[in-house]
Amino acid sequence: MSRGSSVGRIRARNQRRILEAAEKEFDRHGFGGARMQRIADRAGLPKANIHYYFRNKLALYRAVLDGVVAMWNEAFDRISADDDPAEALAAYIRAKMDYSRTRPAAARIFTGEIMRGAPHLKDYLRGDLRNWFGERTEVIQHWVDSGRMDAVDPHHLVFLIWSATQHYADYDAQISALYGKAKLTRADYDAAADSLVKIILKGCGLEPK
Amino acid sequence: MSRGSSVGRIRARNQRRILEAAEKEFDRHGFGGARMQRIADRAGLPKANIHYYFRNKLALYRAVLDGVVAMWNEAFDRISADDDPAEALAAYIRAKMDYSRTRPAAARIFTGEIMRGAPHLKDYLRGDLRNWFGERTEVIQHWVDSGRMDAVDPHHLVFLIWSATQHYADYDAQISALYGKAKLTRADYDAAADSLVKIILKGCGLEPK
DNA sequence: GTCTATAGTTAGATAGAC
DNA sequence: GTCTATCTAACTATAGAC
Repeated sequence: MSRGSSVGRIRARNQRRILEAAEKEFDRHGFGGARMQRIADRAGLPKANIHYYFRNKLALYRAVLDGVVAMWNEAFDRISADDDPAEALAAYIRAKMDYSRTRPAAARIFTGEIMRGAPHLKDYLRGDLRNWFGERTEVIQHWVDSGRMDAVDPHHLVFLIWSATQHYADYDAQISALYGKAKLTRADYDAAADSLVKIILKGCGLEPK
Repeated sequence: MSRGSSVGRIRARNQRRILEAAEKEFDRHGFGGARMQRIADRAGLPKANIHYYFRNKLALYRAVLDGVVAMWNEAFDRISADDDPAEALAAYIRAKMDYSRTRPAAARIFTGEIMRGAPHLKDYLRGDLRNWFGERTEVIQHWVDSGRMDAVDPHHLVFLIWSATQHYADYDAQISALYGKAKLTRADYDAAADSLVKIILKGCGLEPK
């Protein structure tokens, strides 16, 4: 083997730096507005190196998107039929809000891709996500049918949770402007999550947890 | 006067065509990904004419954005203290949902601008929108204080309504993929609005209207 | 007011020395 | 594996005839 471990380490480190820089750039400017030069500058590497590690701009974008989707899938491993509805929904709302707080750039890149018609996420939406969506809305329907919560439409309930939590990442700039502060604090996000849990759970006929 | 009425009519018609084409293009590709040539093709005019009516790409984008903001302001003229809380909130939710259904491209352009940090909407956010936000959240607070609804945080309630309704425009592609249909119907939007009204009003301790 | 032709610039991508 | 220099394509913008 000609690849020593130190070489692999450099490769791993550079790839990570490039992906981090690319996430910021794609978040801030979108795919069309992103500049390979700025990504290189931010990563502290010459532009040609970006092309050494990633064939072209699209390949780099897809690599960033893969990371975002991996994060998304992680957040989805929740809500099972045995759970208490109020506890499960509250935990899911708080988990999604945590992503908006800790990974806002990744969350916005996902929204941006969907808004453009999801040209690079069609398979994901029709595959993994659709399976997850079908299974979890069935669980909610089961809760409804067994009288453990009000008869709300499970699909729209999931959309409500997704949109309300995602909003704090996507509309960060608007919320900050309305609050007259440069950045939201941890306490702001916690208060937002508390409000959402309170309204949504009660709206489904559940006791807040 | 050297400008006859027919000349003004051509100008108005061409500007309208360009703005319509530009809205579609900026929606689909974002500012950075938008191409003046495609806008010209869609408008049925030679590219040079686009530059005749709009100095440059940014000026065209801002003209599109102005139209979007005008639409937004219109939707804001609702909710006053004398209103019945349940009726006012339900009407506002349905009005916002109507915008997501009838002007999805405009709605997405607004989200896209906010997501990039709102570089061209800073004044609007800190001016008109902030005033509106302050006044209307005061109305909601008044409803809370007079015991007409539960003690929910008015700010987060407004964000919830904004995000939940906006979602059906921004995430149109995802929702369609999950439903396995190419396009949402009028009935889909009505069902979505009904679900939102039901959950949000009950979540605020109000009787559905 | 319209449109063809093109100028001027930028950015993605690569060749080739180290 | 790294980096400078450069190629090539694409795009915004404009000049100037009609």
